[in-house]
Amino acid sequence: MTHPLRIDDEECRRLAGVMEIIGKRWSSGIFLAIGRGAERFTEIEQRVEGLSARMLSVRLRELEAAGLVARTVEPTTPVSIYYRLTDRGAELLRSLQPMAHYARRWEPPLTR
Amino acid sequence: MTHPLRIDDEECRRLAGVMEIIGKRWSSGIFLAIGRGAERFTEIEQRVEGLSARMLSVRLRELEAAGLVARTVEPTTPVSIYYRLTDRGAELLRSLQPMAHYARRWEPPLTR
DNA sequence: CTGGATCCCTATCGATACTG
DNA sequence: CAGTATCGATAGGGATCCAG
Repeated sequence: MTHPLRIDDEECRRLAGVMEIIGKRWSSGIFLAIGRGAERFTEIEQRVEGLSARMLSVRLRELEAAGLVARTVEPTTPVSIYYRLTDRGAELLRSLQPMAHYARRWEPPLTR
Repeated sequence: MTHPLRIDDEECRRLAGVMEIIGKRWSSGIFLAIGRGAERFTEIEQRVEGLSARMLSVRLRELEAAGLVARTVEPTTPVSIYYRLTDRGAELLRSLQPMAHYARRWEPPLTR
């Protein structure tokens, strides 16, 4: 070993990888909303303040592609579409809880 | 209550606020690096693969403005500059650990 | 209801060059 | 060593309209 406080570059890269997905604007809010029970497109849209349908659509596809969210089509008339977390997504949600908790105490950012 | 799984809009907003800071490109890597002991500008730059001096400079100012990182000037010749986490930053780092751990097991994203 | 397609402006970022 | 200034390319994102 070189020294006791070694930086794990691999971990940095991987964290950055996860961040590139849920760190994008709206992503964490959408992810949290789904994780907390919002299943329908409109429901999620209303839940996250300021979110437009377009961005919700874009982000949902990204979250799907990342394997964090699953899209289910119910053959009703008209069809109903449901979003929910995958196992992988649920795992991420759990690892995100401490941050969400930390965020609760986040005082009005010092600047701006 | 409406239902057991209530969405906390305030929490969503606050998490989004924190994410807007450390979710940006390079931010989490830089933040992790400092949290793990990288103190000097050049040290951080080398630690985070692909990071340019310009982006490091920009991100450091953002992290400083957010009160997560402190910049210290040692009156040596020439002056030495050190970056380290504030208490607030250290707290965030702790809340980030589960995600960093989750990220370690993040398999090559399923798509693309 | 659940989005996709377009337009268009803005923010972001990498590369490069330069300074105290 | 520790940054800043500038520039051009590109990605992000809001508004709007349209469709299955």
